[in-house]
Amino acid sequence: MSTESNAAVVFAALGDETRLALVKRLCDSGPSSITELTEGADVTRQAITKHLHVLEGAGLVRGSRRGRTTVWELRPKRLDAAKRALDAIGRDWDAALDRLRAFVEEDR
Amino acid sequence: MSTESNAAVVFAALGDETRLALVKRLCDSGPSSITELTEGADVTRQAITKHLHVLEGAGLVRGSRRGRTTVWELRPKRLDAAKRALDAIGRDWDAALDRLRAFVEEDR
DNA sequence: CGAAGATGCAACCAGGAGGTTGCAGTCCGC
DNA sequence: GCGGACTGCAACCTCCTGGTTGCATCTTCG
Repeated sequence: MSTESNAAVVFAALGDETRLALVKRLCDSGPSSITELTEGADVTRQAITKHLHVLEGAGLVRGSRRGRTTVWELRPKRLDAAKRALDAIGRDWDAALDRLRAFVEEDR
Repeated sequence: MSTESNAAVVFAALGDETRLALVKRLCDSGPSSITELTEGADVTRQAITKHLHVLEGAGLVRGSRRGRTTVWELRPKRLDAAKRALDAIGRDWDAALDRLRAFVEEDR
């Protein structure tokens, strides 16, 4: 709960090809083990593990041990919060664009 | 045009407190010079310059020399493209959540 | 129990990111 | 023309990040 609420942390977590691919993979395939997630990736299992921990630090995924495997899955609430943060920024940008547009209109 | 279209690059560019603050600042204050953007920040002008270049590399801002100052501003088209990319990911997540929800419903 | 499967942990490494400092270059205004 | 204002460039430094390797740990199953 420390850094999870920070937008920059979420963006930073998504700002990596491998992690973005992991998120997409978890979207498509649902909860998966590390070895499953490693298959197809061009990096080591350990690298995948580290990336998962980064995503976990941003609150985007969560891993839970089940037997001898650890199953990783997306976190709905966190994902939604992140999406709303993105939308908020999008709205800010839109507002800025509107202001710029109005400024240009008025200027000519 | 090389790396600009990449979503990870955009996220990475936004995944830094200082740069996020710069974007917000450019939203609020509109086009600004480097010295203006440096005021209030707790880092050097050079650091700000570097961050601006990173944002520029992601296609989010653009700087143009005007007299002895360089004015930096947001790039509408790029901003919109980035927003659409974010929305797309949001939709993917929503779809995943729906699937998960359906799975849970069906499971009980 | 014993071996194979699936992870976790720790040490280590190269490279890049974020920051600073110093100095050169370009413009504006007096 | 000159000094000050505003940047650009480049060298450096430190720390974090992405990756790897080797080994220990814990489960499952025959």
